[in-house]
Parts: sequence; C-alpha cells; structure tokens
Amino acid sequence: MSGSGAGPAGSRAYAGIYATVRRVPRGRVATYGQIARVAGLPGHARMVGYALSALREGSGVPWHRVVNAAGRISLRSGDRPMDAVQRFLLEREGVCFGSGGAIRLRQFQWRPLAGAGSRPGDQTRRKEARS
DNA sequence: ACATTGACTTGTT
DNA sequence: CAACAAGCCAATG
Repeated sequence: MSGSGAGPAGSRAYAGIYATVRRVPRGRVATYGQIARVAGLPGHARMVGYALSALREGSGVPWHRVVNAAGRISLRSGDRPMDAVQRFLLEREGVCFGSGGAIRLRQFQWRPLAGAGSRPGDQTRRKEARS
C-alpha cells in the first residue's frame, strides 16, 4: 500500500478484481478476461492474474475458480502441484474437466448476468458490436 | 529511469 | 483447427 491515503490506482483496481472473483458462485468458473471486464478493466486480463498472484491464504478470494480462456489452469509454470490442487478444489465443487484437464467452459463458465435472459439453447456469446 | 517478465486475451496467418 | 504475433498494465531487477 502506498502509505498515502490515496494509493495508486492499482490498489483500487485490485479491490474490484477481488470483489468480482468473490462474486463467482460455487461450482462455476470464470476467465481472467471476464473478471477484468466485470471488474471494470476491459482488456486487462493480465492484471487480474497479477492481482491474484499477490493473494494469500485466508484472503477469502476463490482464486481457484479463475482460469484462463482455454479452460485450463494457468498458475505460473514450475508450480505444477498447485495446478493439481486447484483442479481438485474445482472438482470438489462439481466442476467437470475434459480430456487433458480442460474445463468445459461451455457448461461451467460463470455468467454475471445470471437470471436475466439465461436461455438454454441460446449459447451465443456476447459479441457486442464493435466499431 | 530503462528493460524484462508475468496466474492473459484476441485476431490474423 | 493450430500456431504466431501484438497489445495491455504493473512490479521487479
């Protein structure tokens, strides 16, 4: 923290990231880009991972529910045991993995707008019109 | 103050 | 469908 009352913008953004991750319901997973987008940082998926890297045990943030767009765990390379732990935690919450250890995002990716318009059959991804 | 790396995503080849 | 490259911001050396 930066001592001064108004710390760097980063700290504030991190809070939003943590809050968003906390909103992920149990048995569901979200991607870094999605978290960043809901947190108000569109395109800053990398920072989400960086923020999570600063997390510690007991922070109360379900970091294990956050995976990359490939539906695979992205923990820093080298710490493979951690990957197994995350996979175990997710499976314990009811998340199913496909061959190779990839999660079926089609079925488990968290939907921030749950309830309003969640229509089965319409799997169209929000691809908003972009210029 | 500059260069490098990092729990990523998306578009193009 | 798979591989490559560019883009983004922050922390560390």
